[in-house]
Amino acid sequence: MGDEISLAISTVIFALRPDPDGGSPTLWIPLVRRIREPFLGRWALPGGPLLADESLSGAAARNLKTTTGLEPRYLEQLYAFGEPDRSPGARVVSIVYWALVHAGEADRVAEGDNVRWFIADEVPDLAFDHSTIVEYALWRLRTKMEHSRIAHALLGDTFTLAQLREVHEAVLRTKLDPANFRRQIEASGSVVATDQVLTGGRHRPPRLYRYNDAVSLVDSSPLDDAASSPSLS
Amino acid sequence: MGDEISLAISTVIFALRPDPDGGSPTLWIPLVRRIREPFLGRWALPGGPLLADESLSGAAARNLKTTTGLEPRYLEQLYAFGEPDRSPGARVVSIVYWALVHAGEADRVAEGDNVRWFIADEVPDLAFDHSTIVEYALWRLRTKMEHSRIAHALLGDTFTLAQLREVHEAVLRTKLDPANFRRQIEASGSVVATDQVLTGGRHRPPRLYRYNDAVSLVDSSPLDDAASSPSLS
DNA sequence: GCAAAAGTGTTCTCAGTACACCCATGT
DNA sequence: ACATGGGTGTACTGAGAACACTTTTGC
Repeated sequence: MGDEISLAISTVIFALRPDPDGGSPTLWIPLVRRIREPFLGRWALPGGPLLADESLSGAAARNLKTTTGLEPRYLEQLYAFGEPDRSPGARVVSIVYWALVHAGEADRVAEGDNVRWFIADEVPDLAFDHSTIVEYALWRLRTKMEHSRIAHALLGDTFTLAQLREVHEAVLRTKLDPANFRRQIEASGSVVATDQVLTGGRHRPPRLYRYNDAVSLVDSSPLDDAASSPSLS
Repeated sequence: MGDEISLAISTVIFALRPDPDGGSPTLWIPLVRRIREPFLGRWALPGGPLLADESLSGAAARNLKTTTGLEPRYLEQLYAFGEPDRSPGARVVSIVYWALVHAGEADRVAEGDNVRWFIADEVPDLAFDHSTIVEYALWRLRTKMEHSRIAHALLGDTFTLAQLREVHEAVLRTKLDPANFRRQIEASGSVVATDQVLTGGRHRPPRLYRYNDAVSLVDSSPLDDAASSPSLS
């Protein structure tokens, strides 16, 4: 059989969590510590092998669950990385997925010595080429956010338009005009108003909204099933 | 080691060739005939194994060259396909690339019993899940053509704006307003006028244009090197 | 009442579209 | 001359950006 080429599945997971400096919410990703060589002790993307009877996205979801406990709301293939020298002493091709989890789900991660959240734009030097992969995943997330409705995957079931706007602002790192943002979202039909409002702030209570399931989260492609929610249990 | 999962690299190649019904140019793709089981005799995408010391895109380029003789001007990763049942009796994960070749290059394919060009929208039932893959590649090409400059990769070194417009029309299957198309292309700065014109038509001779190398073909991503021309010998 | 954020209205600009019209060549 | 596509001018439309303004709550 000659040289062995092995296959691995990894995932970049994004969640929106409060900024430590008390600012607006920020993008975070969970990383796991390597517990064997190479790169023993370095932080890396969660991942693992592909089993014989599971699909690629199935392997991504299973590895995510076992390493971090997360079951993402959105899961999509990112890219296959396979440079010959990306793993010292072995030839590994990694098929990388990226995922979005909402704030409530993110808190289920049991942080410890070997699992920790990092601010997405401030990850340390990672094992293998994982720093490059995170950078690329960030680029894809930001690009896709600009002309898609995936922002909802980072929120809970109901939310105010200000919260939805904060998601966009955190991901795109810009300020958005509240008035124009409202009109664009309403025109897209991707949300529906509930009859509830959110009280408690010291100002006029904003209306709560809900996803409109009739509108798909992404610009549909022929591979829709691979790009949709893997488990909505 | 348990069940063996093998890895293959395949490529969907697009070229613009004259329509057999004498109409405007059309999108074609070359396919190769399977010479072993499974799917013996069926048409399939050109592809092959990944060797130990080559990159993924390198493997795609090499397989392309040996099976069809083509050296594409544009080569980009499409998607990794890995459903457990996509290859009967084996577990194969295929990392699929897509490529664009210009008309002159396309003629270098030695057609025969085992290699033939097909109109991209009229391929027969292919081996494995390759029909799905072709459909997805077509979707990606059309989507990318809408907000990118990759059309140039399907043409020769110099071309008229009408020829460039025909590329867009063939790919997107629409008619475009010549006046507006001209202005958009000129505004994008992706082409530069030469001092030559193309005589021979029974009308005013159109000016010839050339690519503007200063403008990248695609919306640049952090993985630019993987998305750019693999060999421009 | 006042601060603060929710929510509405209005104007401006720019890209895309439609289409009328002139230009230069072969026959 | 005239047919044919090359090439220019111009008006219309819709989406987004900027920003003034009104509304409704907590304090």
